[in-house]
Amino acid sequence: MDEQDYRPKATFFNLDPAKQEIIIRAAVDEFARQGYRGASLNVIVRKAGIAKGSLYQYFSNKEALFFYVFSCFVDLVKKSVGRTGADADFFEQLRQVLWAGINFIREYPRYFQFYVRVLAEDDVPGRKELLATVRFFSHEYFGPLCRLGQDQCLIRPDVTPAMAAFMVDSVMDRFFRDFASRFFGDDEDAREYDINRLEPEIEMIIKVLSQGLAGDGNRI
Amino acid sequence: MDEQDYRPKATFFNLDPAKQEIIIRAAVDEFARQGYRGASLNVIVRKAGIAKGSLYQYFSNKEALFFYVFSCFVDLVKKSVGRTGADADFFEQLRQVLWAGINFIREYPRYFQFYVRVLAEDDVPGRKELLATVRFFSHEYFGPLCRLGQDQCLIRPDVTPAMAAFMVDSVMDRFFRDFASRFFGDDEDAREYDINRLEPEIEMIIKVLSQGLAGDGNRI
DNA sequence: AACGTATATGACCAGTTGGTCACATTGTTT
DNA sequence: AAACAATGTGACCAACTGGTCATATACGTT
Repeated sequence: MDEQDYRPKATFFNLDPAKQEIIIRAAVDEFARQGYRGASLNVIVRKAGIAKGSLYQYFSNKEALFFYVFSCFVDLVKKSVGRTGADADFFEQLRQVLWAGINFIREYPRYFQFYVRVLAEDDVPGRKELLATVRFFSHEYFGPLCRLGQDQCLIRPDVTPAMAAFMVDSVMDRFFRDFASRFFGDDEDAREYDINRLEPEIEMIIKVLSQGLAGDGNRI
Repeated sequence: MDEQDYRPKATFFNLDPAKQEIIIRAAVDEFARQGYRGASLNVIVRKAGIAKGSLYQYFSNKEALFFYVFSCFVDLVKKSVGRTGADADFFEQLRQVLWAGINFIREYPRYFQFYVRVLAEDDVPGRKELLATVRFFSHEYFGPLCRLGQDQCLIRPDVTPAMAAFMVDSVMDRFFRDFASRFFGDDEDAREYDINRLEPEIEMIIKVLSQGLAGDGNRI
């Protein structure tokens, strides 16, 4: 009885897909700008051009809308990162993931802002589950990846996979945030950032990471 | 006329210092948990055990209270990091800053949470100025520090100081966040984390960073 | 005791929030 | 055309927000 259903109602999926997207775009935009608590359903329905009552025909409450937006984000991430080849070596995979992240942010800046904003809040509903979902990256993806690096003798044995994953993850995380902040008004002094400067930066990051993680002569 | 005064009113400083601290503690706690927008003045006055009207005798509005809490945070940081010696070499200074951060979080976990939470919001008043204040670390502190590293030939010349600072800053930032999250309910699966495991972790971080940033034979 | 000033107080305000609901509109089947 | 279900709608609700203000209390000075 009181166990709620957090999926959208059937009414939502009966909608014209274009209208579905208008609503989700409005929601992700508002959640990205204001966070979960700060996001206003009144603003969302105004942005989407629908009545408040209609929104409640599609989602049973704010949480359900939020969870659906998050699931859309996860789908997009999976779609984006799934294209990276899994057969390359450790640092080549790292390069591909870095570029995949950059492309994701350029394609879906609001979704990335949504992700950053929402995971920074600690009173967001189901935060633990959301974090666990996201750490598919850090633990499920980078963990094995770093073990691969060790098998390939690109990471010296006294660096634990957890430590390697930590280093890679923290640098990537910050790199993405810095890059994303240029899409919004955050860093006005670096707005006219040249996209061409990205490649040497990425190469330098990989170089520093590889040399830091590698054993004696294994620099790349 | 309409330029406001964001300092506390004189009434606040006339208060018994113990009472001042009770109020600030309540405020930093609420801001840390809920963010700027989400923080409720009603909750703060209830936590502090004062009347709502009283709060407005001390601060002209929510912003003024927030700015004062932030200034308290900055003072504490300065006091904490000021104790690190500036005469040691690059990686020794790094080690000292890491420990200073850990000690700060152990001493003032709520202040650290406040800092993390508030800088993640992009609609916090005076965000640009706050960010600039905080980047005293990243730019004013780590920039020269990394140049020092290069002068000492601990960082090879093709790694720009900005890149070195970026690596150091991103790893430190993540390290602190991970550590801090154990003070709160975030990471229940790692709550009983052993403080003794910190030292090898820190040494490993420095080792990886130094080898990544160093030239050919300059490993430490 | 009487006065004057500084502080303490909570009822009160307009504005917003997430959420509801009686009703209007639409579309399909008879 | 009539009946029926599905969908759209915005006025409305209690609960909150940051902020105000008349008034009560405390306290030092005469």
